[in-house]
Amino acid sequence: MRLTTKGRYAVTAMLDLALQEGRRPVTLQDIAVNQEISLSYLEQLFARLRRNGLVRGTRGPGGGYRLAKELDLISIASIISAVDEKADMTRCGGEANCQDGEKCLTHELWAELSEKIFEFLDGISLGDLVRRPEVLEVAERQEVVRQGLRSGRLKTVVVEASSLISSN
Amino acid sequence: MRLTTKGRYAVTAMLDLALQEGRRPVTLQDIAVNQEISLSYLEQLFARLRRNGLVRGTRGPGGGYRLAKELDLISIASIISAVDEKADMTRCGGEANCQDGEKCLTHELWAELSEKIFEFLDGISLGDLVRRPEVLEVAERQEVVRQGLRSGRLKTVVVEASSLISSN
DNA sequence: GCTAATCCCTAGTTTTTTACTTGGTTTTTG
DNA sequence: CAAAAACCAAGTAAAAAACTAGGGATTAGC
Repeated sequence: MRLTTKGRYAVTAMLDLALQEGRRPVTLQDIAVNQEISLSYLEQLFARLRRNGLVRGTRGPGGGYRLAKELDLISIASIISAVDEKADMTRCGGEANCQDGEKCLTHELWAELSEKIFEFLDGISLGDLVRRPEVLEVAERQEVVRQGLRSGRLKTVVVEASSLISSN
Repeated sequence: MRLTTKGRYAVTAMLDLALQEGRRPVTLQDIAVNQEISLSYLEQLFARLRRNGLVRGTRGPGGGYRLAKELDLISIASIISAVDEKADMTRCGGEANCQDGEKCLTHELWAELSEKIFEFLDGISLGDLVRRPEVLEVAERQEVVRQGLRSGRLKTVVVEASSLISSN
């Protein structure tokens, strides 16, 4: 799970779409002006979002992009991975051919952390962001996640937490 | 809060230090070999970690780096921001001069999300990662691994160790 | 005091990624 | 048919990541 300006472009663009839901589709031209980013670069990003089933485009005048799913079914993580899409991150791939034990151990720890970050961002949907008051609550729930990390029973707790988050 | 391979290098390197706490300082040479990264690049990363008060270096033979604070006082966020250190991320800085209301809104939403990510990573310390029950056991075995390295029965031990880690 | 190991700097270069440019084609509305 | 939009592809420019080369400055051990 990387997190760069590219991902930011994608997320803010998706937020743009989210804020217009129900009205007519948003053109890339509009977003390009909004984000001060080149149209063609946006097209490239949206090509990936489309291939990942996150947006739907309609051509012709009055056309543009719409979200392909409900607000709550689109997680921040899914947006970011859509535009990143390669990101090995751990050179040794995870359960690698690492010679040294030490090396393997740090890699493993990183992989776990990385997974936690993913789960965190996967637990936040566009809907959560657009309906702000709730976002604050989400932050509060993170306490639960942290405790989980310390006590070592992460997975369960995180899943618990993220279902809480997205379930309304 | 950006999150790139640079940050990963920093975090894994710090984990390396964390796993050796109490023993003699870790040399950058060691880490460079472990992470398969150039020594001089590591030096540059550590210069920033040092300037940010996260590590302390001692020169001369037998020298190396040690953590400058307790495990629990070093958050993942602090490590990542130390090596990134610039990262405006939002072009308009936050409470910007954005002309359009829409634009400002998405930027603000992003800023909020970004803040949440930071808080999440700020809530996780090196200690949290290292002191996970499984990790402790593995760390103890490191001695064994080193002996194994000399005696040639390395692979077995490593496999043992990593299955322990992932078994939860 | 010499030597080697280590941290510590600085100024580059190469490589990779990001972002943009250009120049299209296709679909659709009016 | 004309214009507005999505779609596509090949290349270029700019920025960031990662490395290289060359040196100090400290310090432990001989």
